[in-house]
Amino acid sequence: MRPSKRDVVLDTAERLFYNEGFHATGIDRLASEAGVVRMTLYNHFASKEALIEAVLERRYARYMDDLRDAVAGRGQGGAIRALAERHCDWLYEHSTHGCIVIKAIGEFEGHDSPIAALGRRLKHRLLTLIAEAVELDTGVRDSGTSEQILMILEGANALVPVLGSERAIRHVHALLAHLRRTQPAVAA
Amino acid sequence: MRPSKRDVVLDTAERLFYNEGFHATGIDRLASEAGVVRMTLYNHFASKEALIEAVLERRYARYMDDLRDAVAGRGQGGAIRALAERHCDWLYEHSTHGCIVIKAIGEFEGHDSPIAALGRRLKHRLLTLIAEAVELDTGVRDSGTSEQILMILEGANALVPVLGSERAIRHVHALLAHLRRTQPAVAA
DNA sequence: TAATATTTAGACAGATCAGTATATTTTGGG
DNA sequence: CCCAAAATATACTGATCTGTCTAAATATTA
Repeated sequence: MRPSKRDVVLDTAERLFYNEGFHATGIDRLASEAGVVRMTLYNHFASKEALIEAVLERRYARYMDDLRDAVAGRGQGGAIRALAERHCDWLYEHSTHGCIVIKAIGEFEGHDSPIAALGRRLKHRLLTLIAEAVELDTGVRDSGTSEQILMILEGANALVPVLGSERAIRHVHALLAHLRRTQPAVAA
Repeated sequence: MRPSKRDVVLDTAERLFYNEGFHATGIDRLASEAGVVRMTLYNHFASKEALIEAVLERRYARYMDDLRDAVAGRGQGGAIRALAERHCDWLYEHSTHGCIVIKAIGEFEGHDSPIAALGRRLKHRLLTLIAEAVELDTGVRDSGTSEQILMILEGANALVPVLGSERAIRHVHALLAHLRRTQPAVAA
C-alpha cells in the first residue's frame, strides 16, 4: 500500500517549508513537487495556513515522541542527559536548518497569526516535557532549570546554521555539564 | 535638518521587516508607510535584497557598537558580564521578537541567498567580539567558551517570543553564573 | 460490474509581487 | 533667482500569489 496523497503532500510541504521557508514556498511549486494537482491539495487542507499548521504539529509530534522515548525508563540521574542526547541526534539528522517552529514563529508572529500561536503552544509543550524529565531525573520540579535547559537546546538550534551541527552539539553537552556541576541534584 | 528620505526608508524597513517578516513585507506597503513613493526607494536601494542587507548591517552595527561600548574599559573579570548585561538590555528594549539576523537566515538560507550569507557573517563577527571579551576577561583566548556564551545569548533571543524578555534575561544570568562557577577563569 | 470517492486537467479570479519608464514637480544650494 | 538634484505621480510590465470552479478521468470498494 503506497502512501496516501495526503501524506505525500505533508512530506513535501515539510521539506519545502523547512528548507526554503513558508512564504517563499508557493502552493503551485509545492503541488508540483509532490506530484499532485493543486485541487488535491485543497481537497485535503482547507488553506495554506491549515497545511502549515498540520506540518508543524506532525513534525513536532515526531520530535517530542522521540524525546519521550529516550527519557522513558531512564530514572533518577539520566533522564536529562538522555533527552539532550536525543535532541542532538535530531539536530544532526533532521535539523540542519534550525528549528521549524522557531522559523514559523519568526515568519508569522507579526500579525498574531494562529500559526505563531501554535508555535508558542508547541514550545510550551516541549517545556513541559523537559520539566517532567527534570523531575524524573532530580526528584524536584524546577521550572527555572527546565527553562534553562530549553534555552540551551534553542541556542543550539539557532547556531546550527552558523557553526554547524557538530560544534552546536558539543556545546550542548558542555553547557549541561556546567549545569550538572553546579547543581548536584542534576548530576548524571 | 530633518532625516533624509533614505533614513526614513531604512527605519521603516527595519520596523516592518523585523515585526512582520521579510517576505511578508511588500515594497508598496513599505514605501507607503515610509511616506515615500516607490521610485524614491529604488533610487536609494538597487533592490529589495539590497535594502534588506542594508537594514541588517545597520541594525547589527548598532547592536555590536553597544556591546563594544559596554565591554570597553571593563578589564579583567567584568567584560563578559558587561557584554551579557548589554545584550539583555537590547533584548528588553529592541528585541521583543527575537534576533533579526536569525530571522533573515531562517527565511533565506534555503536558496543560499546573499542575505543568508550576510547573516552568517554578522554572527561570526559577533562571535569574534565575544571572543575578544572573553580574552579581556580571562586573559585566555577560548573559542569553546566564546561559542557557548553565544549559544546562551541565541537561546535567549529565541525564547523571548515564548517566555517573554524577563525570564529570558534571568536565565542568561543564571547560565552565565554556572559557567563562571565551573570555570573560575571566567569568574566575575 | 456498478456505485462511489478521489484525482486530474485546465481555465479563471483578483490581488499582490518586484521592478521600470517617463514626465512633472518640488527642493536645496550657490 | 537659477540650476541641478531629489522626489513625485502615474502608468506599465510580467510574474506569482492563494484560492475556486467545473467537467472528465481514474481508483477504490462493495
